[in-house]
Amino acid sequence: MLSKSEENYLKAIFHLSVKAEKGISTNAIAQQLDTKASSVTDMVKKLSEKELVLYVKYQGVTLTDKGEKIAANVIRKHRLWEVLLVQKFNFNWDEVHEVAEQLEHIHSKKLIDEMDAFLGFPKHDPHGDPIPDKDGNINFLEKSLLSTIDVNMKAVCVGVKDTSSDFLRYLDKQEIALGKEIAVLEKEAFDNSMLIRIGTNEFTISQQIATNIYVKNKE
Amino acid sequence: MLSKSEENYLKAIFHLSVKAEKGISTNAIAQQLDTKASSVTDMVKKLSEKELVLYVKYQGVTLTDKGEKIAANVIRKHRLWEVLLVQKFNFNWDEVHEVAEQLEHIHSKKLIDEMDAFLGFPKHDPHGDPIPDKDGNINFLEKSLLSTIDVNMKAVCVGVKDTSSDFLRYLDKQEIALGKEIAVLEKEAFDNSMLIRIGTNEFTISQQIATNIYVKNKE
DNA sequence: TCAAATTTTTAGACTTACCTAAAAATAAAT
DNA sequence: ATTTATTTTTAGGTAAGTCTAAAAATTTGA
Repeated sequence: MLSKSEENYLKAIFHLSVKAEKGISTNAIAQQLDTKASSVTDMVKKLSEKELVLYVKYQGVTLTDKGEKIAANVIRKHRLWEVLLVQKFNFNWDEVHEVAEQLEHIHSKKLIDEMDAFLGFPKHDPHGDPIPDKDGNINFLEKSLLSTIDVNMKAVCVGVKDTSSDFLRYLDKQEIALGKEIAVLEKEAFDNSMLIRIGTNEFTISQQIATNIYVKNKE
Repeated sequence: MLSKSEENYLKAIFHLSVKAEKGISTNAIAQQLDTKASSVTDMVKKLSEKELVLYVKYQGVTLTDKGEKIAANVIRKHRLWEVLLVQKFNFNWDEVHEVAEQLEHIHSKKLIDEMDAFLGFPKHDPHGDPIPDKDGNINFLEKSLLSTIDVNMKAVCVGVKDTSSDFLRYLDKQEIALGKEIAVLEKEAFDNSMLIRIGTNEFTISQQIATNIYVKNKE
């Protein structure tokens, strides 16, 4: 059974691997986990001995199949717990992360399977991120940033990039939520702000907002 | 915030204090936690510095009010999680302990308050043990061992002493459960076995069984 | 009561997961 | 192509929580 720390390293490497081609650098992992590069080197050696990562000195790390499966399972647990907290325990989507960080390390296969069923086998967490299945398969759906949508086009909100409380509470205030249709009415070339319509509400959002909302094109 | 280990020590001392008058001995704690006396001495010193226990060398420990409140809160969490597992997640009462041992160390006041409400503010866990309230008050209900009930008297099952899987599964098999009425029909002086009736079922139980079931007298 | 048995504490060591500071390797730039 | 800058690793150290073995205190009992 892996320690909480080992699981957190695998999870971090998993997340960093989504966008990266080559091996993940020691520094990148250190930044992700808010720790020092030397600590990462130590841990990566240990994970390598356990055959959870491939590690060549000075050349970064890659998850093995075994490591990837464990990482996906930790993420599965994290996201299922988030769904439980929001749907059954009245948590807001900006309150779930910290608790889910703890809950994701509870070891009980039965617990997570039963919870999955209890929640009706959800496919996404409250932020729109896909929940890996029992075997660690994850469904990366195609999504674009709202900022890339052309004027006069419509799109549906499917996720968020930034998950900070400040940002999520801003979205709540503007009534931007998963599944909502967003129409792009105007784009301002000067600062890349855009005028959008959600339902009957029309308002302007900054580029910073638009680059943190994931959408799926209509049709 | 206390570590998992510190919380476990406080919980162990709390449980041992229920029956003890004097301070709890180092050895008793070591046995309860399956560790060594020397480790207990170390930890007890630390808890003493934090003013969670009173400790005098060679004379055992006692919880302070602060320590007792924390211990009761850990037990509260443990028992609420047990209720959730049994009532919502299809766990049997012999399967909950190990997972609850992990879950009791999750830190989130909101989580436990919401869960309490979600479960309808239960007063007892699946084994009949009382759940402490938010302030750490615990309702020790008066209960007797089934073995002490006189012939021709009736009593209601309110708890179990032994919580091993073997014992709990035996109870399931015999359909002995919390809230069931048990009539004592005969007692055998030779081996202290008793003939009992539950519903329409009549059968004999050994003294060992009878001294591990808590009951409340009818009336 | 005072020696023997038991309990408890101390002393020193180990593991995990960190850290800092310095050395080594790699990458960038003139 | 070297020098410079950056990244990564090594070396050595710390804190929490555990252990074993030996010393000290307490309890038991003849």
